[in-house]
Amino acid sequence: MNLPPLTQSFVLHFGEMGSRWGISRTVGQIYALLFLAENPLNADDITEKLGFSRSNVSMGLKELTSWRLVKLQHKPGDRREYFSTPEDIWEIVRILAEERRKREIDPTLSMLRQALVETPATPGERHAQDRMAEMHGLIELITRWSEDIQKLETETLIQLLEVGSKVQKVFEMKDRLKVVAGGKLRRRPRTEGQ
Amino acid sequence: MNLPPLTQSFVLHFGEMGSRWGISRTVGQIYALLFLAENPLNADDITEKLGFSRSNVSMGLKELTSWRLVKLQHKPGDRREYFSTPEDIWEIVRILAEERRKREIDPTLSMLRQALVETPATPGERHAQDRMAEMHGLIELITRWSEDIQKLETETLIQLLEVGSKVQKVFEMKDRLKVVAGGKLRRRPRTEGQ
DNA sequence: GTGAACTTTCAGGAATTCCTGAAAATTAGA
DNA sequence: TCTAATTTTCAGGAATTCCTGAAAGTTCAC
Repeated sequence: MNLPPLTQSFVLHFGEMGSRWGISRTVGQIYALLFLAENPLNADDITEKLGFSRSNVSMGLKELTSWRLVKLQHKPGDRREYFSTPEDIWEIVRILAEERRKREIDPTLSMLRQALVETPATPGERHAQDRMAEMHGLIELITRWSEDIQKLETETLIQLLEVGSKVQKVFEMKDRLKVVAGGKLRRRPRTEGQ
Repeated sequence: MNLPPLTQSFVLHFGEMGSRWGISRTVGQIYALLFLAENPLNADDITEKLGFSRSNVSMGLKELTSWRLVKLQHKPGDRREYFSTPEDIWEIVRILAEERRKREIDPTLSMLRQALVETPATPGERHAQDRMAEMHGLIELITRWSEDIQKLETETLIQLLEVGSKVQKVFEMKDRLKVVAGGKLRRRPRTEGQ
């Protein structure tokens, strides 16, 4: 491995993290390297810097591409393929959320839905089905929320996260408002506040 | 494997999911089984239902316990140990978030902080450090937010998720308010809205 | 259409992780 | 303290995943 020290510790760390998660250590390292790189890198650059085989790098890039975590580009007058990660780190979060939903959440939801339409044969199965219904509701709620807020502008999203649970106070207040300047808020049926 | 059909497909699914994530297939299955069970189960119950070795079950339960995902209890007049998952599914989400923070996020943040206090030797390292700073900021923001909202009552949390990005509208409105009934909102310096 | 530059595929060896059975350890009651 | 019930440990075989080198495939310039 042929890297400056700061880069190296980051790359090694994400290699380990990657393997705790679904991806292999080398794929994690490739991604980490690209994330830090000032300019797009080609497969040989990566091979040379990380010190594993060319074919492994090729497979790794293929996997990262399938996750849409790296994008491919070309330099004029150079036949080689160059890879980079999105500049905007929030874009990375969005992509990760989408891909994970597609690969893990959606299949889980459809398994649960399938189970929920079956007729339970015993009280035990009935209870199991109730638990699955709870889980289905929870996952749907979280995914809907996540899809919903992903549509916000990055700046708006950051603001929203920054206020965190305090936003709840504003929200509670909503129903107590008598006068609203601007009036952009659409009237909605009053929900039972906690 | 000796399970009613509904339970079985759930258990198998979570076995597979588990192995995509950091835990082994059998640990995933044990958890899934406990999640659906009407009553706490002992290790022999689990061995019999899932059909793998007693020692594997023991190790699996140990791992799940270390994640605080199952809890141990005793039945009067029975020496064996019984295991169950929390009734409240939101409690499970809270525990998972905490444990993952402890095991993955915190070490990552401290690696990043370490890197951020070093003096970069080259422009490349300088850029790498900037990227790490971005990542550090993002992770901190998300974890803070997550810790913050985890403190809410379950009911309140659900409400908040249900309104999703629409809460932003109320939030934007805040700065335009002239009259507030109740006046619970503390004045804060006006931030640049999106 | 040929050849050089570059990329991908894939069989199989290396490394890792998983799982088991046997044995050791723990626990509670007598 | 002894014994039987129960749980835990752990060495090593089984299964899986990872990684490599060699070969095949692709692409572009000429």
